[in-house]
Order: sequence, then structure tokens, then C-alpha cells
Amino acid sequence: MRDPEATLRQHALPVTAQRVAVLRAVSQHPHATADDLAESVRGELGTISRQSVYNVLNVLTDKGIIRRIQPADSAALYEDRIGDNHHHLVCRSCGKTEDVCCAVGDAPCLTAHSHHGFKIDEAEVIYWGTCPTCQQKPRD
Amino acid sequence: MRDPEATLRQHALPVTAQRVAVLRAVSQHPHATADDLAESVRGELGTISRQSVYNVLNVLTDKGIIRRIQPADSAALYEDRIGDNHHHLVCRSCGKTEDVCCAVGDAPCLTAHSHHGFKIDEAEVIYWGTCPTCQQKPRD
DNA sequence: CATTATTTTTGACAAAGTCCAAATCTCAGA
DNA sequence: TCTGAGATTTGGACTTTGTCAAAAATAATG
Repeated sequence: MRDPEATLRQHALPVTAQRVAVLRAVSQHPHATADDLAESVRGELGTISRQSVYNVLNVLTDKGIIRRIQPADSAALYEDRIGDNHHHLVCRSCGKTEDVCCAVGDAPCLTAHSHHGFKIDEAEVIYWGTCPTCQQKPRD
Repeated sequence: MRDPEATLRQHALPVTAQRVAVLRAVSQHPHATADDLAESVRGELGTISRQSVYNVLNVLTDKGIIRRIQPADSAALYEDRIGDNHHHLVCRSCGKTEDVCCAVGDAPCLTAHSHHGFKIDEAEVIYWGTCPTCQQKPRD
């Protein structure tokens, strides 16, 4: 994220310290939870309410400035990288999350064959596995 | 599910009224939440504790007898149909969930190109869209 | 600067699950 | 069929993640 303030203005959002800080935090910590981000912002701003973190994240998500992903058994994660239709790879053991470019070309899984009369607008893909670190640990 | 009791025995699980009823409910109501299933079981058994529903669903899921899916902004859903690697199609508006066979052959999205050193074991795909019924309703 | 609408904050609340200890039940074996 | 050990069910407290609402503070316009 080059300039959080400019980004906010481009979307007609009043610029506040909280928004700038949260947006910067999302940019610096991809795949962080709301709580992680709150912690991060507190290190920078000194203080921010839990509710404000949620407010900001919701507004930014609604405006399409950031993206929310919600893997099973995890709080929502946020990321900066949008518009490129990438997917995610999550470690079942530690939750570590990585970006994955759509494997076969641009949007293969996305071929929205109309099914059951639904109008499909997105195909979300999550690859589940075990990260290198966890592969070395003894499984319980 | 042909015979819930036999299924439980095959997996070395003691047969209890609660397990049989929950398993049957999952079979009869694909994509139901734990709460939905509790209601359904109460209609059949008269009573079951909330905790037991969770206990049973967890055991059955661990044994691979049923499958749990967790779309964003929804409680976990359970289904009977396992082992065929199908995906899901969820209505953003009403949450209606349908099964979708893997679009391109057997397991295209599943091609687990190893990424970032992860050992990938599953590719979960959720198609998001609007169901026929909700397409007709005026959007708010 | 003053005004007005928007944000932030605080605290209560809600949904979905889990943890724990006590009571109950299942099932293998006598 | 009866018994007992071990597994399951239950009830209640608790946790996590997030939302609601009203009051206080702040940003942006003129």
C-alpha cells in the first residue's frame, strides 16, 4: 500500500488516524486477524478500540480496498492484495497462510458453469495442507 | 445412509440413541447446522443436549463418516456425502447450499502443485452466487 | 472557525463452540 | 442375565469472534 491516506480519499472516506493505521497494518501483515491488527496498531498509535478495528476493517472491505478471507476454524483474515483473484494455502496444523496464484492460467476454477440456476460471482479456493515447519514436527 | 447403526459399529463406535438419531438427521438434511440437526433430532428422540449434538458431530467428522463445511458467515454445515470430492455452491443472500460436482473432470483444482513447500491434501472450493429464488427478490 | 455528518469509544449483547465434572449408558465378559 | 469398566451424555460455565447502540470526539465543508 503506497499511500493509505490517498487511498482513503480516493474512496471518499474521511481520513482518520485509526483508518490510516489499520490500513497500513493490513498492508504490512498480510493474513492477519482483527486481533493481530489491533495489536499492531496499538504499537503504532498507542491505542485503538476493538470496535474501531472492526469498523475500519468492515468499511475497507465494503469499499473493496482490502479483502477478507475466512478459513474454517479461524478468525477472519485480511489482506491488501486484491483484484488478482489469487487463492490461499492454509496449514492445518499452525494456520500459516500463503497466497497461491490460480494454478491453471487465469481463472480456471472460476469457470462459472451455471449450476442449479445460481448466478455465480466468485469461486473461492482454499488449499489445505501442512507447512514445511509443521511437516518436521512430530504429529500428536 | 442405509443403516446408521451398522455404520457406527463398522467404525467401532458404541451405538447410542443420540448417535443414531444425529447420523440419520445429517443424512436426511444435507447442509444443516448443528442447531438444525438438534431440532430435527428432538422431533424424533424427544430430547438431546446441545453438547451431545456437538460431541456426536465431532466424532462422526473425525471418523470420516460425515463431512463438515464451514462457509464464511455461517455456522458449520454437515453432510453425509463423502469421498467423492464434490464442492459447494452457496447463495450469498439466503445461504442456500447445493452440491456441485467438480467441474472439469475429477479433480482439476485439486492438482496439488506443491507450493511454498506445503504438502497439500485438499482443495476446498466454494462457489458464491445468488440462488434462483433470491434473484427474483428485489435487492435491498 | 462553526456546523454537521461521520467516526470512535464504551459497554452490553449474541452466536457458535468448547471445557469440565457428575450422572448415565453401552457392551464385553463371567 | 448380570456386572463393571470405560465411554457417552448432560448441564452449566466459559471463550472467541463479532455486532448493536448511544454518547463523546473528530473530520471536512463553507
